[in-house]
Amino acid sequence: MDIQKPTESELEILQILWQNGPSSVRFINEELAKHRDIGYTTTLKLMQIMFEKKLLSRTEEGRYHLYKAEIGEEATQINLLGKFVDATFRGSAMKLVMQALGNHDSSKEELEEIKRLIDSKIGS
Amino acid sequence: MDIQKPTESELEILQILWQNGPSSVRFINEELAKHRDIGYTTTLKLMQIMFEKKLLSRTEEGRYHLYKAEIGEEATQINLLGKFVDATFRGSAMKLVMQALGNHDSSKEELEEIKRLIDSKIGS
DNA sequence: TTGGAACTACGAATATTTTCGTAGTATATT
DNA sequence: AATATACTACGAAAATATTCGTAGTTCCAA
Repeated sequence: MDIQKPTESELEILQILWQNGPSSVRFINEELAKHRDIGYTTTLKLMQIMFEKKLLSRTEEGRYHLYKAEIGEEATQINLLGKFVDATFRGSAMKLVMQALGNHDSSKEELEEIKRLIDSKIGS
Repeated sequence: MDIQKPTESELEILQILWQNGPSSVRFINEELAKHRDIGYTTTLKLMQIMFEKKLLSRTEEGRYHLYKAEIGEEATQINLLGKFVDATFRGSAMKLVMQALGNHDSSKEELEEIKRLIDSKIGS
């Protein structure tokens, strides 16, 4: 059983759940609708499929369901990052890091933080 | 006309072209077949579709075609990286970098190189 | 207690991506 | 020239992902 990769739509839903904790379909749909056109039943169907796939669990709360992410944010990020590095940077995490640092602005504080992480890895 | 995101299969083909320069369908197919089962006509069809989408160009070389990547490796990486950071790390390139550094082994030399890049960005 | 609002379930339509069978054409071999 | 070989073109099947209509249920308000 290998870890199953969420689709793009599924990842959007997971992000909202990670951010807000267990939520109703209604709430997720409203969040998604902020960024794009999407019908309630579309969101519902996506979440039902994710439930079948065990990406989500749910509990009955009165007359509706509360859905909860069953996979962790960090574990998912690590999983997706690995695949992305392989597919896009032929496995070179270095190259990816250089690109990311080169093309996104980061604050001085953030950069210092990365330096500290690197130093702790180098050990010297 | 926004930049069009290659599918996973398309990215595999682009990688081979970036690595080896203009190639025949036969060659690409052999490279793909090293990693997974794939028929010649499947590869051909993918490349024909990519040609239609202008991801590839081609020239007649005798009785076969030579295909060439029409989008650059680095431009594509930057494009995909941006989308990936948004979708997976909610736009936080920092978080991605930290994850990448934390979960992939990098040599001391590579880490030093990143430090130099950071220093050049900090400026001080 | 009737009607509307807010849900869920289900199934199907649509879109996208991946796969490959078949046929046609050109080249090389015997 | 006939046959085998190596391509390309085309169209359609299969697999996957996305979208939504419709119907049924429960709850709440008038």
